[in-house]
Amino acid sequence: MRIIFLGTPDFAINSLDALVKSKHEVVAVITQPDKPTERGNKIEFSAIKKYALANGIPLFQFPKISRDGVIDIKALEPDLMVTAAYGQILSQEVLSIPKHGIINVHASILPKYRGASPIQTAIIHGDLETGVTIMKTEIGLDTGDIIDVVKTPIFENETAGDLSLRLAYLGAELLLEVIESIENGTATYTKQEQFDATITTKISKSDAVINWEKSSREIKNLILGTNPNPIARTLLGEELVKIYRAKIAEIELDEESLKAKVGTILPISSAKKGVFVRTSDGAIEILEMQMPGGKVLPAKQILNGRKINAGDKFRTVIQIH
RNA sequence: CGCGGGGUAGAGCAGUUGGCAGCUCGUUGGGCUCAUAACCCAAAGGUCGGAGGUUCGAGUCCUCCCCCCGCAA
Repeated sequence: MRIIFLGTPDFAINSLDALVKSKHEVVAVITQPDKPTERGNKIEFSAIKKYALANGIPLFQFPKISRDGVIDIKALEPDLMVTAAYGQILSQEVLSIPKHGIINVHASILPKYRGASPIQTAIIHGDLETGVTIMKTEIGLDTGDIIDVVKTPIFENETAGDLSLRLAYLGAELLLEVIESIENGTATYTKQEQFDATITTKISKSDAVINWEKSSREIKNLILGTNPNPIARTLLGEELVKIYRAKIAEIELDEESLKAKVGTILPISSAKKGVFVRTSDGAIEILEMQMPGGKVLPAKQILNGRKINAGDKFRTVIQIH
């Protein structure tokens, strides 16, 4: 089939790659316009754009696809269009162009976690299972009829980045099966149960501020779910400290530690043993963190430099700035 | 030329008003121990990001360049 692929970040790469290597013909790739990024005024291409350029696939970047893209898309005469974390809403006019319609690869078990941050939200909520759904793309936000789903467990110490890689791979496999079924006419379409639906929005930096009053598990989930973006954060004095990775501490709290207030770096913390922080119901061990101006480091290394010390206290704040 | 922080031993950091370059971890060797990622002793390991300048003397002061990080967009 003649397929147009619409996607932007890394998550979409596996799906695009699977299509390119399949018997189908990817006649064009559509991705979000380049955005200035980083600290300079450089522009960085999206993961999908880099792939398209490297593989010589025709590339389009429409500021607003429903307004700017219709003519070009029609001219390509696609049989099918596939979206995977594209980032723009499609109008009915666009939706009706391809013969077999448009399907979307979404990283959750729909109708749970529609929207922008299904992977992060699943981890932050402490879900034990998630998956990838492939469904019809409709006007509504991830509301289309479900064609197929693949499920997978969420591991105890898995970050959103880790999980995203796995889901991208599973999604790509499922995508090929679904396209096969569409081609054969064996695909089935199941309506989503509206009352089960939940919507996720983009996780902001203020969402990623750690509240040490919460349980070890909740804090660990926030840290893992916000890695690699936007990264859990807390304040030490006036300094912004980012925490990349942590686990529930496997230690017995002594009397002194039990008395410590939440957010306190426990006295047993050392460059050899690790960094332990008091929470409302125990402690978490910080595995990777980053001080202002510094690189991301194993937490033990931070104690070597003595920028933080056992006994220091992270602030529980509702919001930073 | 958006704003700011930073480059010192393998890693993380300190280095006061310019005056013999230090700390923690790691590494190596030895000791202790039933044993150990624990503890004790010792050793190795530096062109202080690069170039130029000021000075009797620069990690430290001045100029330019390179690289890393954070924040805003």
